[in-house]
Amino acid sequence: MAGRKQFDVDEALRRAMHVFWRWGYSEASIDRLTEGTGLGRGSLYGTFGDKSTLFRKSLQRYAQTYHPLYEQALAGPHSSPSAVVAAYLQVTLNRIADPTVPDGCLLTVSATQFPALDAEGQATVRAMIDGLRAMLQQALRAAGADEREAAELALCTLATNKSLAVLSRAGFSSDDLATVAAAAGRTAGRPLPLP
Amino acid sequence: MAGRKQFDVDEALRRAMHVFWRWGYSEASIDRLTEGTGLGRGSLYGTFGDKSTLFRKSLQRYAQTYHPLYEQALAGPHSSPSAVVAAYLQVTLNRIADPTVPDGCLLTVSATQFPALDAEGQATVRAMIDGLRAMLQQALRAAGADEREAAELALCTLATNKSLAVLSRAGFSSDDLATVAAAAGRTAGRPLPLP
DNA sequence: AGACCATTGGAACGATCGTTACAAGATGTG
DNA sequence: CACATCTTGTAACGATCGTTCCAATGGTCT
Repeated sequence: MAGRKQFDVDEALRRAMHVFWRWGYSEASIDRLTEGTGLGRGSLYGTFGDKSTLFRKSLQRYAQTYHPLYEQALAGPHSSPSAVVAAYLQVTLNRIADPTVPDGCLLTVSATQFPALDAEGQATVRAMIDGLRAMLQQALRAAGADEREAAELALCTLATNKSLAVLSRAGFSSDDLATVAAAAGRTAGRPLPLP
Repeated sequence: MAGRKQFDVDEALRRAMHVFWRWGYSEASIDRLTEGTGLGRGSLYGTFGDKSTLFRKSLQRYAQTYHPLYEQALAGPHSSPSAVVAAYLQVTLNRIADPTVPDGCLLTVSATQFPALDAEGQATVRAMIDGLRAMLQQALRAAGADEREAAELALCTLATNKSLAVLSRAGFSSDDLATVAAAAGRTAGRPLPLP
C-alpha cells in the first residue's frame, strides 16, 4: 500500500482537468476521474476534496496552464489591434490542434453547463472568462485601439474563442476553425464606421 | 386515471425540449423531464420512448420551431451578404431575448456535450448544424456573394451564432450579445482582401 | 525496534440514475 | 352491461452516482 504519496499531485490534477474538459462536469463521474488519474477514491478525496472542489482546482490548473500563453501572445508589442486579435486566436487554435488534450475548451464546456454547476463553480468560470476579456481589452488599448474599439474587439474576440471551441466539439475540421479565426483577425483591424 | 390521453403530446414535447435545452442531455434526468412536462413516467415512456429517443424528438421539435424563422429571415430578397448575416443573427438574438425559453441554444448546448451523446444523438446534432450552414450559404449566394465568400461567411455566421449561445449561458448581458451580433453583421459585407 | 502517522484500496452507504412491470381506472365498442 | 383497449400512477429493478469509513500498509521519527 503506502506511507508517502505514490503519485505526482500536479500530474494527477492535470489528468483530472482533462476528464472535466472532455466529459463536462456532469459526465465526469468519480469513476472516470479515478480511472483518468490512476488514483483510488481515497487518494482523490484525501488530496483534492470533493468533486466540486476538484472541479474548481481543475479550472485553476487550466488557467495556470493557458493564461501564460495568452499573456505571452498578448504582450506584444503589436502593430495594430488586428495583430492582437490574431495572436490571441492563434493560441486558441494551437490548443485545439493539440492532440493530447480534449476537443474544445474547458471554459466553454463549463459555461454551457452553467445550470449544472454550483454557485462557486459558476463564479469561478465567470471570473476566468472576465479575466480573459480584461486581458484582451488591455492589450488592444496598448496596441492603439481607443476605449470603445478595445471593448468591442475584446468581446468579439472572446466570442470567436468560444465559437471555435463549440465548432471543435461538434467535429468541424481544423481548416474550418482556421477560417473562422482568420476572418476574425482580418476584419478586426479595419476602421469602424462611426455612428 | 385515464382511458384516452390526458395531455397534449406536442405541448409535452415542447416542454421536454426546454428541459434538455436548459439542463443539457446529462442533467436532464427522467425526474426533471416528468416534472417539466407534467407527465408520469409511464406516459413519458409510452408516448416518446426512452431518453435518447425523446432527446432526438426534442431536437426535431427545436428545428421545427426555429428553422422556419431562419428560413423566413433568409428568404430575402437581401441587398447584400451583410444584410443576410444581420437578418440571421437577429433571429438568434430574438430567440435568446425570449424570456420564456432557456438561455443559449439547444444545438450549442448539445454540441458541447458531444461525448455524452450516443451515436444517433451526435449525428442528429451534426446534421442540424450542417443544415443551418447550408441554408446560410445558399442565402448568401442569392444575395450576390461568390462561392468562396458565401462559404466563409456562412461558417463565420454560424460561429457567431454559437458564440452568442455560449455567452448567453455564461450570463453576458443582452447588450454584449447585441454588440457581438452587430459587429459580425457590420464586417460581413465589406470587400475581402484577396490573397 | 517500536510508536506514530499519512496513504492506500476496497467495502459500504444512501441517493439517484434510466428503465420496466403491473395493477387500477377510464374510454370505446359490442 | 360486459369486454377489450388504452392510459396512468406507483412500485420496483439493477446500475451508477458522490461520499464516507476503515483496516492494512509502509514510511518517518525517537
